[in-house]
Amino acid sequence: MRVTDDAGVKTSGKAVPAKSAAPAPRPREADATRRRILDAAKAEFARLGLAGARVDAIALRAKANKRMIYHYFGSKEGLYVAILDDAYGAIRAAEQQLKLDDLAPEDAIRKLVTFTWNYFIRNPEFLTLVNTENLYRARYLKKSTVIRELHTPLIEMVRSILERGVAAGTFRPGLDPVQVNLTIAAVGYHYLNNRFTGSIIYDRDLNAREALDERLAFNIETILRLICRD
Amino acid sequence: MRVTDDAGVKTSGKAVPAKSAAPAPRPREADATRRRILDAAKAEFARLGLAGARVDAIALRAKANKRMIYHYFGSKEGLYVAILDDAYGAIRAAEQQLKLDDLAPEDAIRKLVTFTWNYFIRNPEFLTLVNTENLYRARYLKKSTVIRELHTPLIEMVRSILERGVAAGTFRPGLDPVQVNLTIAAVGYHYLNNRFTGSIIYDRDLNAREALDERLAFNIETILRLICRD
DNA sequence: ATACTAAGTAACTAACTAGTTATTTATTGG
DNA sequence: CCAATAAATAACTAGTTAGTTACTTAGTAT
Repeated sequence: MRVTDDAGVKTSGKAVPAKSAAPAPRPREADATRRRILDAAKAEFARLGLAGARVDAIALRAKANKRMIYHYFGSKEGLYVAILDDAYGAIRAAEQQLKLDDLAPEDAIRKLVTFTWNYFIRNPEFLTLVNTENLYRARYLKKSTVIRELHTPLIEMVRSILERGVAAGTFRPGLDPVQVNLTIAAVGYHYLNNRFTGSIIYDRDLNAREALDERLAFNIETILRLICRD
Repeated sequence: MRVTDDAGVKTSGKAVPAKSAAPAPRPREADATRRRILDAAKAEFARLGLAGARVDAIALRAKANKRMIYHYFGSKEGLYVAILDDAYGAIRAAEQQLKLDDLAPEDAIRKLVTFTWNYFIRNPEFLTLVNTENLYRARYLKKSTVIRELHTPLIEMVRSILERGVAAGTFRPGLDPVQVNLTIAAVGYHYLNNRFTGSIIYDRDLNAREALDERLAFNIETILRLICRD
């Protein structure tokens, strides 16, 4: 960015036209444009689903020309797959930041349940994107080659915590890390995903701050009771 | 159906034209047509969401004229709200069939977890309809007056089971029936709703018969451990 | 019987929507 | 410095899509 700091003296003469009536200063930032399209698309797909999202609306929100979407992603579906890759990549990356091996097994579980919960709260688009993809029975995820490679180091993390807990005598032996991890996701996912209909059905504001805090505490309790020795 | 059994002798002369080249025998069955539209719409909305479903496709599937949809339901959204009412009404009705008071508290919980699980398996459209409605932040459910009245006698059922268990000394006191019920729904809903992406992510067929049976058993265990005294 | 109302049909339309075409403009390697 | 290439734009198009219009036909109350 600071390369032509001294107003293009060194490089070429035509740098910085500076004419106020010029047709339009058209900056060319391929990566930035691509990124803006991805961000806009994530928001639109998350808000309206694949069928409900509009390519024109994505272009408008991204402040990009619609043609650029087809240039970078080929089609609406190609863009959707890119968003999926991006969303799964982001959560896997966040999981890698967790340093659970340093913690006592019980604390590691508490931290993991809390992380999962907070991730869903801070990235609500993840929930609706996953829903959308399941509506299509994972048709698009199957196409993505990136995701299979990410697989789930998380499962190995959970396995490791469970083993340490069993060794320490605090956890029950024989628990399947996949079932445990699915349950950790479940108690957060279902509540947060269905909090809108839930608030009506149960006649209670499930979105209220206290309700959210209460649910996280309840979820931690649920998971610890599932895992810990009697 | 057997009213004009003797070929319209008694009633009016024009009954049963019987001409093979006649314009078309057009039966008029308002209720049946309405029902066919509802069934077709439920399937389409569940498969493709509100935005993805097509009014023409619903009419075709229902073997009804598209105009009839507007005649009975006013608009695509009106039809969607009718489907929502129908879907929630159906699950509430099924819940009423459960006779949990006859059972020992622990068995009542087992039966409830199993019922919830089986209902989701046998009525997968319920899951996607609820997802769709949460995508729209319950905008349409808020319009429905029917659903609020159904409220949830289920919560009272759960409260009653919990109280009996506490009295019997087998359950922990102080548990919130809403949290417990949400958790029962969560462990089934999340697994079944996300089994398509989950099968890829975890590289394991979550739809396989044994996987489903195993998960139900795990869920019962999770809920009992949450509720039972140590 | 007959007027009235509800059920049903076919063809139409205005607005929308994913994807394209044709063209211009900035950047970069030789 | 200039040809090749990549980024960007505006206007267009062919096919959909929710909703309508104008009309016919079957029951039903009087």
